[in-house]
Amino acid sequence: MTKIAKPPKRQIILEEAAKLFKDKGYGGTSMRDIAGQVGMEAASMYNHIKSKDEILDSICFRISDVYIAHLQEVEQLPLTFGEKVRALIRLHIQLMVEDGPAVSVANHDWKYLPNARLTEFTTARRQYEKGFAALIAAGIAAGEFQTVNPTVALFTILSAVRWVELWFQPGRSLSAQELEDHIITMLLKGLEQR
Amino acid sequence: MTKIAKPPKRQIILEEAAKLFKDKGYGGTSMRDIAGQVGMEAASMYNHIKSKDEILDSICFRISDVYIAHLQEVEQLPLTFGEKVRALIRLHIQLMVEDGPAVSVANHDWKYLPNARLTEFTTARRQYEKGFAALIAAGIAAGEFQTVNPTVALFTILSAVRWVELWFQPGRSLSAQELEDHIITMLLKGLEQR
DNA sequence: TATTTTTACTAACAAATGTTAGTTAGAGAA
DNA sequence: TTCTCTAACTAACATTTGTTAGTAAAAATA
Repeated sequence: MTKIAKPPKRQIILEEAAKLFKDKGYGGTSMRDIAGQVGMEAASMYNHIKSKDEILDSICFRISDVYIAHLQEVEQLPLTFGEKVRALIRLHIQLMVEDGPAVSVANHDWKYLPNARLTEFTTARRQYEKGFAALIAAGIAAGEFQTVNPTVALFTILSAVRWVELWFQPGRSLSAQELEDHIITMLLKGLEQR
Repeated sequence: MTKIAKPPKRQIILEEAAKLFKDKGYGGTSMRDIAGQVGMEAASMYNHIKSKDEILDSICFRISDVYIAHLQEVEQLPLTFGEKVRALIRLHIQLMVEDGPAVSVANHDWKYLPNARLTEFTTARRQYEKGFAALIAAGIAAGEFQTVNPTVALFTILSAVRWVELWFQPGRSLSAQELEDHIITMLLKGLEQR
């Protein structure tokens, strides 16, 4: 008999918590809410997690680790800067589509991390932003991009992909692939006719 | 003696509440937090407001009313579609810069509105989005814009301006005017060299 | 002036919060 | 079997929550 290892309880708790945090916010979600979704009493969850804070911590840093890894990978590929930026945009959208609730939590609820970890998180994020902005600046220097303010370009891009979570429902008129293509067109070619 | 009418207490409460909601979220902000910022006991605020819900309601609908009014105004101006879209983007950024905390609350905490008002709010927002998307679609039909998916274009734009709150600090290297110009360039011309 | 209204206060409320203590049923190892 | 560990439970805890009642000072109105 082949065993299908079902995910350990801890992971189920983290997943359900992410969904609830996304919908109701960290402060708006109680341990009893999460427990109800998992099918367990609130107190029982403490056999699997240390605290509510730790749930948030786990979700946020798992996502931020993925982002950092993505960036480092893309930086080392032999691509033009345009291609590198495209690759990063695609990774953002893919992660959002595959791991929506967790990404959403990492984007919105990170600020409720306890103090020490909060600075660690913002440091990681700034590092990511710095690396991404450097790619844009290099692309400008290489003549691939227009001479825009790299910071503005960076945040326009990050913002545009970040909000996919709000209005993308899988299986609706647009596929994830088409969504990617359209967003990339919009960001790299612009709205106006050339 | 000239009297400088200082704002009534209700308005002060709404402003301080908006700042706190922005920083700590609706659920994360207690009535006592707000009262502390205003310089008053929590119970005393009930002479000026009806409930915590009503504070959120006031903030959210004041902002959504402004957006709707903006749109209707721009729709009736004799401008090209490109100019209309530019005008709306500018209005978004200006409102964000002038009324940051309230805009932020209307963007993030609207989901905590009590049920009846929540549907009213989302209806208003959908109406705004529909009108904005129609301008984009008309611009495409008129040959002013590239043939992009209007919905994707709309949300890319809304997202890009929405996140100004996160990283724009007045008096930093970029002025509000420059910020506007750069974002509009990015969205209408695109990042890549033509 | 006298009277009414506004606005602040303290005290208290019931409900909800995150979390701990103590217990018990079941699974795996000895 | 016997022992140990895991993971669930119920009960309870100290706080914190939004809000109301009752009251007193101050301001506005007559």
